[in-house]
Amino acid sequence: MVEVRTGSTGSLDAVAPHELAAKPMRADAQRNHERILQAAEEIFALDGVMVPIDIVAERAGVGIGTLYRHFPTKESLYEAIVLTRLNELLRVADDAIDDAEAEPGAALDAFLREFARQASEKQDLFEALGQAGVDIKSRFAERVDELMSRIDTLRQRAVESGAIRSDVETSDILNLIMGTCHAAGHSRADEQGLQRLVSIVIAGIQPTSPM
Amino acid sequence: MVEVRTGSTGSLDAVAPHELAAKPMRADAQRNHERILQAAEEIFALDGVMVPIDIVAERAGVGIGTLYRHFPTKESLYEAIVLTRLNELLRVADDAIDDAEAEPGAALDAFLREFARQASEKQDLFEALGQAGVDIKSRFAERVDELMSRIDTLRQRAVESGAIRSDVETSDILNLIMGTCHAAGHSRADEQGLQRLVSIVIAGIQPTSPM
DNA sequence: ACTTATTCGGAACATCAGTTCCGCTTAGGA
DNA sequence: TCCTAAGCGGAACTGATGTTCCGAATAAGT
Repeated sequence: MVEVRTGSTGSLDAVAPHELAAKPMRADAQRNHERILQAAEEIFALDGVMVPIDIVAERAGVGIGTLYRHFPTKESLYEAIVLTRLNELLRVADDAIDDAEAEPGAALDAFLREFARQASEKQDLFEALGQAGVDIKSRFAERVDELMSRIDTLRQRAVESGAIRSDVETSDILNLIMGTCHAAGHSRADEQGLQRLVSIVIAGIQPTSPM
Repeated sequence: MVEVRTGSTGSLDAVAPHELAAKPMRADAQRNHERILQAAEEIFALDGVMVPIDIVAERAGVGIGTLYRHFPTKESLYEAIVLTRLNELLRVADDAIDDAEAEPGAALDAFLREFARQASEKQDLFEALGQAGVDIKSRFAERVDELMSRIDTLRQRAVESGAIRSDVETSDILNLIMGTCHAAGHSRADEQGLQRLVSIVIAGIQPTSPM
């Protein structure tokens, strides 16, 4: 018995789900799908993934049943949101890598700051990344690996140019930035406070300090 | 109608509860009280405060009812454990402050490393500190403030001796160390990896980097 | 306008964690 | 040894959250 899932093709179509479906969604369904995504984006960003699903439905102006029609599981909704965010980060990393003008140290610096800004702004993203290390089977693992490898590229270049020490691993950098976001999120730190912490981390990985 | 609570005097008696009670506890009760505390210490350290209370009871070899007789609330048990740990940290901080031999930079360095070790070893402690910034009404607030002021003393001395920059706030240091512990906890970092991260943070707050 | 496949909405169900209740057991004094 | 207040254990209750189900509502083709 094969279930034909009309509309959403599964749970990987974070973008324009109706445009590639065999049978186009009904107008109201399509509208609701978007509303749910937007509501989830806002709420997950602010409160993290722990928020009850009803809250999302309410904010989207939609019944719970409707939400579940579009996303068969809370996790599937979570995935849709976070994958979008990871893709955004990947784009930022790619831009940093492709920018031939920038010098390696500055490129890494700028990327890390943007990374920190996004991770601290989107609670959900932060949580996803924070647990990526543990939960290998996570649906995000692949994208996170891609992201890591981009960051590693930036790091290597920075090392070669002498901007940062060579004994610092990419995972160290990631951990420190993520940790910084965590701390900044839990105290009432603002954007400025966060960037100050990031500055300290960046200073910490530079070669100057004679140890 | 006044309820007379026999046995536990409330929920602040983290140490030797039976020794100051009006009527001494029955031998089995006293034994169970200690078992529960120890079980909670072990389990909270490993898995954090999210573990179901039944697990603690099971590990203590005690029924749920018994656990609740000794600690009227999950939170009260949590508090008992964390207060003990905070006191331990306070002692470490005091030792660092009182040690007239040590030079200020080294004293701060050593304390931060010990602090990181303990926070990353005891999941519960870490969680308590991590949220201390938010939850002002927390039962821990007072002790955390004390701890903060000790750390501030260490920091000031280090600044005066030129070991660290003067524009770094105590809360920055705390946030960075806590964040580091968080990250180290979520990846499979070992003690050594953690200390490497702490080293980076410490390097980051030193005055050397010309910025 | 009529029809029907699709979608909606939210009551109802399942699960899980914290807490209460109360009959049974037992330490420890008489 | 016997008695009883103190303590024990765990079934049952409470409330929160994820998920299912199905009758009502409706988009869109004829």
